[in-house]
Amino acid sequence: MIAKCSVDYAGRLTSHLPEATRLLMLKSDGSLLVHSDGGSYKPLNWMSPPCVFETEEPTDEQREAGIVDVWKVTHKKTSDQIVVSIFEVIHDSQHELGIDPGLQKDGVEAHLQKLLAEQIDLLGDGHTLVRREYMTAIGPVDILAKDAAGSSVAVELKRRGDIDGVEQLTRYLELMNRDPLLAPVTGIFAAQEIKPQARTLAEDRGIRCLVLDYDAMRGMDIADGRLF
Amino acid sequence: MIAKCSVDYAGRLTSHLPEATRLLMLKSDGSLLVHSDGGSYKPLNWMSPPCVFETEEPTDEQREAGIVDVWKVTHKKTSDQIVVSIFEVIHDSQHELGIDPGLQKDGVEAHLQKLLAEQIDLLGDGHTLVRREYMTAIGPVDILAKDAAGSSVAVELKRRGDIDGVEQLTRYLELMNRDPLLAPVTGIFAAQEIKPQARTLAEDRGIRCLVLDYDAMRGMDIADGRLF
DNA sequence: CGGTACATCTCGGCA
DNA sequence: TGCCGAGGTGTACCG
Repeated sequence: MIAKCSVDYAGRLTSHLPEATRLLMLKSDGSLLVHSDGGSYKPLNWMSPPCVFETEEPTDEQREAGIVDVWKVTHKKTSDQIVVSIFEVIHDSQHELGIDPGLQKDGVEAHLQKLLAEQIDLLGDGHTLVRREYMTAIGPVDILAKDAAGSSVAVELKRRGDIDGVEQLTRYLELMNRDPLLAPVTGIFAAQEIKPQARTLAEDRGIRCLVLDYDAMRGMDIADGRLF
Repeated sequence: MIAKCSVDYAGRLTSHLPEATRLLMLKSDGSLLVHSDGGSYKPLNWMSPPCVFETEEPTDEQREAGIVDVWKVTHKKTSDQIVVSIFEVIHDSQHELGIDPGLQKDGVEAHLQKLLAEQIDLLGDGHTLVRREYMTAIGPVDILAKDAAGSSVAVELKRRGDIDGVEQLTRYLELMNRDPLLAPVTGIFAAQEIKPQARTLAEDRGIRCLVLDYDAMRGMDIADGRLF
């Protein structure tokens, strides 16, 4: 629906949208999206499922203000509520879409991790894989390996190497180096792209940075597949 | 537009949506959203502005497969691309919405910070406010205060206290304790809710944790307003 | 414009 | 179910 409306939300925060023309999308699960003609994919206001959709008759006061319809959408669990006051309906249509077959993805961190585990010598000559998703008390290290000398190497993998990833790896290293069976553990911060600030922080902490070429690694993977 | 379509995205990752009926929203800035009838506010696929929208004539091969139109949306900077192959148009309409007056919010971190600054004794008896958003070389500390003894206290404020917030405060404390005019600086990690892992990490580093009751603080604020 | 921190984040995975 | 990490995150703010 395209309609002139104002919107009030009360829940984790309260917000108000003054009267303007907007797109209202009501999905079959009762959820509601309020979009403006611009911005990105995030609606101005919304209610996520599971939620209940109700319409109300406008009060005399509301009718006097020009409101022809009131929508009330309430979340089933949190009881967050969104109220849409409709001043004028410009366009209205509804359609049966059916269930969606869903999205097929490729190229996420999981794939990068698999490729790096297969091509572990990218870490340096003589490196061997111990295991992927090596569990520690504070979470899994992406890859645990050993260098040519047999010392432990912890690898944190990101698509984009940011300062957060360095902090994460630092916490792992701190913990692992307290374990006499593992220590000394060195760190490698590997990503398709490493931000200068992240690189600086990492190197300052003695963590090696490694930039990965996803296309080349995938090419290697395909080539390997053909070799065997 | 409601249409039977398949969608291919190639950019930071590659993805494919098989043929199904979906809602296509094309905004005036050229951006595109592909929604299914369910899920939350996030589209199945999208292209954020700034981007260019083009239509293409289907090739003979595509026409044979039942494709009547091809949309190509390309990001102006990253050259990410989304291709929509349209098999059947079920509904099509367009509307001029005009610019949106925008959202008015209340109840976010900024408000919490204002309330805590006003009710600074929540940090403990005898605490006094130095200033909000105290600037350091690596960013602003949410609140800088002094305790009853006159020592500096840095407060990091979150709605939800997570491990990241503790890291953030730790970086600030490390820096500020190098400044002889400020040192010694102690830390308080304040949030409406503090995750157990974050609490453990904070207390391990000598950072005090403080759980805030937003409703009570707002109540105090209103009461104060009425008293004076 | 780049970097940082927040978000009614959403979403998926795994304990 | 809850917690935790990743995201094609988006968005505001500040340098």
